[in-house]
Amino acid sequence: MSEESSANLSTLDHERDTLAERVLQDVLGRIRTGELQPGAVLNEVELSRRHAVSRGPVREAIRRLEGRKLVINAPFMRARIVALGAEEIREVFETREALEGMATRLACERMSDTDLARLAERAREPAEHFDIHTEIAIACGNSRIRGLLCDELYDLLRLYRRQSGQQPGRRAEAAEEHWQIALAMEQRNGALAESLMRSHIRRATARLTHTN
Amino acid sequence: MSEESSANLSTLDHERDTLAERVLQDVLGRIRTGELQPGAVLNEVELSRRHAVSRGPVREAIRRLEGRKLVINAPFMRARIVALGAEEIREVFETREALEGMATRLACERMSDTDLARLAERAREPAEHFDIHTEIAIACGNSRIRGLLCDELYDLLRLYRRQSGQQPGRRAEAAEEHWQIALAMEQRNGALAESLMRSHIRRATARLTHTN
DNA sequence: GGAAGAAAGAGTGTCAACACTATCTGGCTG
DNA sequence: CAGCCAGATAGTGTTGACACTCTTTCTTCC
Repeated sequence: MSEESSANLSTLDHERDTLAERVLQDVLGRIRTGELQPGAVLNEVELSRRHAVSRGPVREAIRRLEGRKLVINAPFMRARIVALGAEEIREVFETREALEGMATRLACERMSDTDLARLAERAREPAEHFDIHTEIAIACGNSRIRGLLCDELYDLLRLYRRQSGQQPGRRAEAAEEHWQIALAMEQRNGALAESLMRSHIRRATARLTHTN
Repeated sequence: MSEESSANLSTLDHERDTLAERVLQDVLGRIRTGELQPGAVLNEVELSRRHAVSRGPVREAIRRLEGRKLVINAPFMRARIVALGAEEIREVFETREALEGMATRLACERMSDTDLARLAERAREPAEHFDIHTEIAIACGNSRIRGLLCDELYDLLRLYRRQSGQQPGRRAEAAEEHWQIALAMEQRNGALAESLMRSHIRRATARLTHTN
């Protein structure tokens, strides 16, 4: 009767061979590279020409992006990449604080000793593309939280990190905070790890709203 | 240039006069009344006949429901109302714990004295359709968290509350916990209120997984 | 010259038909 | 009789054309 968990909710399902999926991945990619900036218009006809495809699949792709809240679309208006105001960015950070805090606690309870040790090691000497936030989201053992963070919030944040680039001092400060979080996790102190992650994110928020 | 905040993310926008919207509201309503149970298939042709509409709008409505994670849909498979396994229900409750905890803290900081007093009063003598969780989600001042709770998680939970109905003793117990939460909020003790809300939800989770 | 209004242009919403895929049915084989 | 392989059927993916709405531009009037 009930078959094999079914729901994927996964982050990396590039393999649905449908035209709508191809268009979606293209637009997502162009959002991530910064080619499509906040407020950019998604013209259905232009997109369908670009992919040599009719407007049906294009519309489906846009609806899916709308579901991820990366695109905003009212009835006869043109669809646009979402453009967040200061208030809305604050909201994203508050949501992130709640979800990443929980993800940190869950990962702390569920990761294996060896995985935790490896995480701490990489947090101490961060490589080029190491991102502890993504690592924790993936390791938290909750596909819903992982999906919300990786498929909705992180893409949104990337849109704005580009333009309100990091202050020079903040980078080292953040690395230090990351290391403390990993340390608390390694010691299996979930409550502390969650608390550290939440204040870490709150500090980033303060930096962002301060500069404005 | 930048026009009036734009993004709504709102809970009650029934007023977009498009056919896809009408179909979406119908399916949503039938999910909420329980006419559509978990696992039920959404046949595009049947839905289009039902609304005297072509399949285009029906497909759009289904994509939007997919975005809310109320419907699951793989390429040539039929779309179905999502059917959560025990693991996935646990994930929903963990997500809810994170988001409602934060919502409680934010509402505690942002609600007016009079609104807090009224909330506490209604929590002490709960009326028929009073739901403190919804009230807090609406009052938290974060439209993203409110949307995640009201538009995604609560609909999902309603699907399952029906079949795994409440134990008799739990109802009074929950009311007591609700009242304590409202009390902490009235005293502007955000950390306590958040903590109480989180353990309140964790207790509900324990009840759910115990009975299974 | 500037503002209100009408007509043209661009863009989205909807439709019905066609193409492709999964599922069901029935017959065959072992 | 169970299992498997075709053909038939139901259902989804895609398309191009038409209908409706918003935007822009041009005209008109003050």
